[in-house]
Amino acid sequence: MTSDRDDHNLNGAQESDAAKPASTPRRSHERLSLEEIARLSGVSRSTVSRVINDDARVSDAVRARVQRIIAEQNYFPNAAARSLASRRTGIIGLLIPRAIEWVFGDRFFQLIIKSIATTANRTEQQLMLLLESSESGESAQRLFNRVIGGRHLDGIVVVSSEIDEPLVELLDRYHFPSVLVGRHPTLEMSFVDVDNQHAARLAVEHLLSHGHRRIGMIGGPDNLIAAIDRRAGYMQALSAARLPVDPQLYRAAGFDQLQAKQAAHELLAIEEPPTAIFAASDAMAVGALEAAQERGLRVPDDLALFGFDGSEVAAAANPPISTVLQPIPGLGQEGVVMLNQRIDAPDAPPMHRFLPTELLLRASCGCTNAAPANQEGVGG
Amino acid sequence: MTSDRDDHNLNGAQESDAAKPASTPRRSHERLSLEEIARLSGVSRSTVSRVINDDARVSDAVRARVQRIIAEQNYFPNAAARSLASRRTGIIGLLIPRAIEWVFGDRFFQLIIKSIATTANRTEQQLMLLLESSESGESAQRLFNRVIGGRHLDGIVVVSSEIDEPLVELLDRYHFPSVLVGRHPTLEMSFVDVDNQHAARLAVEHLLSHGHRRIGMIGGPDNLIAAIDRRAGYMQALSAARLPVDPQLYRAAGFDQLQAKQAAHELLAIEEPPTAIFAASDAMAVGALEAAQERGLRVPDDLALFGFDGSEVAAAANPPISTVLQPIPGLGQEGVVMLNQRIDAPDAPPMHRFLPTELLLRASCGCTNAAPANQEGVGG
DNA sequence: CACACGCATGGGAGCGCTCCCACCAATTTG
DNA sequence: CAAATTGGTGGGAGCGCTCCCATGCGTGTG
Repeated sequence: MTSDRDDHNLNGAQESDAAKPASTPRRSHERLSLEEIARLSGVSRSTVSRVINDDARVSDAVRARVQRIIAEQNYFPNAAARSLASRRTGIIGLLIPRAIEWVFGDRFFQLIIKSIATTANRTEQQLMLLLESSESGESAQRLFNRVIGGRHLDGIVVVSSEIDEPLVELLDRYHFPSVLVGRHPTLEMSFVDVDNQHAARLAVEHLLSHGHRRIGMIGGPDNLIAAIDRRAGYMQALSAARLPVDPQLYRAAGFDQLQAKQAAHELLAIEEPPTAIFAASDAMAVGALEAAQERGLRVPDDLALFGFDGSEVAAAANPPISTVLQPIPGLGQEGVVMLNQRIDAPDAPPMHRFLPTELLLRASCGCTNAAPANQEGVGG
Repeated sequence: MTSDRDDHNLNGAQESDAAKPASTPRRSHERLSLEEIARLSGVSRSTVSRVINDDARVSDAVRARVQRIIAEQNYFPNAAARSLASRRTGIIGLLIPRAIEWVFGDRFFQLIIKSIATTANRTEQQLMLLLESSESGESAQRLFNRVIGGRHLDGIVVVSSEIDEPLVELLDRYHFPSVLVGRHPTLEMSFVDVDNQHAARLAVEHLLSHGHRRIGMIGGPDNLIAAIDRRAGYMQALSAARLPVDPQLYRAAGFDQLQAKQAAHELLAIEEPPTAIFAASDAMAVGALEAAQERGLRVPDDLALFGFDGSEVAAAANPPISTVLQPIPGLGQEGVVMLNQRIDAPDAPPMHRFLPTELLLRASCGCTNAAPANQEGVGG
C-alpha cells in the first residue's frame, strides 16, 4: 500500500501493459467490473475476488499483478453486488431514539457516537446514523421497515435506556441483530451498560463513610432504566446501612441542571434537610451546588455532593464534584464488538455485559485530599 | 464458517396456497423473496415488482391482492438486489469534513443536519452521515474509496466552506454526484449557499446609513470562503461609500466568542477606534459586546454592532444584536433537492444557487425601533 | 511408479431484484 | 372486418459479485 495512490493513475501509468491510458479520471458512474479486472490481469473472476477479499489462496505473483491493475484502473467492487452475494452489507446502524437537538447537545451521546464511529471504522464497517426526522412523526414501525426491513444494515446499535422504546421491541421481536447501549427492563436483548445500581450504591456508601446519615437524592426521569437503577442503588445503600429510606429525601427531575437546582432547593427546605445529596448526573450535581450556594451552605462542610457521569463540568465546578466515572468510549466500543458477534452468530443467546465504573473522589464529598492530577475522560 | 444455510429451499416447494399463518414473526434474516410473494399471490415476479414500485400498469384487483400478501408475509424487498439491478441505492451521504466534536457543538451544523435529514426523509431516501473518525487520521482518499468508490451512495452533500478540502476535489475530479452547501473558490461543482459578500455589504451599508464612518470588522478564519466573502462585502461597502479601507480596522479570529472578544478589545484600543463593528458571526458579535461592556462603552451609542447568522444568541443579547439571517433549513433542503437533480442528470452543467438572506435589525446597530415580534429562525 | 494430497486457479450457479420485450385479450380505428 | 392500439401480464436476461466444486499441477508417500 503506497500513499501516492492518487497521482498514480492520473499522470503516470506508462508502464501499463493492458491498461488503457487513464488520462481522464474515470467517472464514478462508469462501471468497471471485477470481470474486467480479471480480463486485464489475465486471471479469472474468482482470483480477483480472492485478491479483493484477502484470501490466502493466491500466489504472491498473481496477487501483486491483480492489485496493480486494480489500483491503476481505480476499481472499486460494487457494494450492492457484494452484499447481494455475500449477505453482508458492511454497514451497521446507530440509532439514538431521541430528537436530533437532544442528541447533539448531549455530551454522553456525543462521546458514544464518536466511539462507535471510531470502532466501526476500525472493523472496516460503515456506520449509518439513523436520525429520527421528528418532523414527520415517523413511527418505529416505519423506521424499522425503511431501514432494517430491506436488510440495508447488518445490525444495529441502539443507545437507549428508555423503559418503553417501540423500536427496541420491534428489533427484538424480529430477531434483528442488535445491541443495546443501556439496558431494557424486560427484553432479553444483548446489551452493554454500566451497573448503575451498583455504582450508585458505592457512591452513596462513600457518603455514608463520611458519616452522613441523612442523604438525599435527586434522581432522573422515571422512564429511564438508568435513573431507576441509580435510585435503587441509593436505596440499597441506605437499607444496607440500616437507615430509613425517607421518601422526602428523594426528588425526581430531568437530567439537566436547572430542574436539579430546583429540586435541591426543595430538598434543602424540608424540615430535616439532608447533609449530603447524591445526584443522578453531574449536571444535576452542579445544579445542586448552585442551590446550596444560593442558600449560603458551604460544600462540603454543610452539604456534601456526589454526582454521576465523570464529565468535565464536575471537575470544573468549585469545589470540584465527586462523581462516578462512566466508561463511555468503552460502552460504544463494546457495543460494536458485541454487535459483530451477534451478526456472526445470530442464534447465540443474548449477551449482557456491564462495564466497570470508578469513583472519582474530589472535594465536594469531603475528600479534600482529592488526587491533584485531573484524570477525567481517560476511558479504556 | 459452517453451514449457515437454512434448509428453507431444500425441503421442497410445498404448494401451500396463500398465507401461512404468521404466528411467529419471521426472523429478519429468514429470506423471503419477490419470487415467493409472486408464487403466493399467483402472479409473476414482474407484477410484484410493479406493485412494489408503484407502477401504474397493474389492475387494481391484482395490486390489492399482492399488497395483502406482502403485508401478511411481512415482506421487504432486498435492498442490495434492488440497488444492483436499478443502479440506485436510495442512500445519500452527508459529509461535514470536521472533527465530530466540532460538528456536534455547532448550531449551524446541527440545523443543517436536521434539515437535510428531514428532506431526505421526505424524498424517501436514507441519509448516511459520514463521520470522520479523526482518530485514525483518515485521508480523504481513503474515505472516498471506502464509501463512494463502492457506489454505496447515490450522491453526497458536503457542508463545507473550506477553501482547500481534498475530498471535495476528489468528488469533483471523479464527477461523483455531489452538492456543496457552502461554496468552493475554484471548482465548478454545484453548490447552494448564501451570498455572503452581498449580505455582508448590506449589513455594513446599514451601519453606514446610521452615519458611521469608521467601521471595524472582526472576520472569520481565512481558510473559509464564507469568511473571505464576508470580508470582501465589508470592503466593498466601504469602497462604494468612498471610505478608506483601514487595515487596522480588520481583525481575523475564529468564529467563536472568546477570540472575537479579544479581537474587539484590540480594535477598540487603536488610536482612532471604530464607532461600529461588523462581526462575521453572532457569537463573535456577542464577544465584541462583552469587550465593549468591559471597556464601559454603551451599545449602540458608543459602539454599534452587527452580527451574522441570525442565531438565538444575537436575539438574547442585551441589547439584542442586529444580524444577517441565514436560511439554514433552506440551505439543507435545497442541497438535497439539487443533489437529486444531479443524480438524475449527472451530466448536466453544475448549478449554483444563492439563497436570500435578511437583515434582522435590532437595537445594537442603533435601530431602537426594532420590530417588537421576535421572528428568529423562520426559514422560508 | 501409481497414488493420494495439497495448492493455485477456473467455471458455473446463484443472490433477489429491474427492465426490456413478448404476449394476449379487449378495445379502437381505417 | 382486418389491422392497429391499448392495458395487463409473464418470461428472460442481466446487474456484479461470492462461493462451491472441479481441474491441473507439483510434491510426498507406499
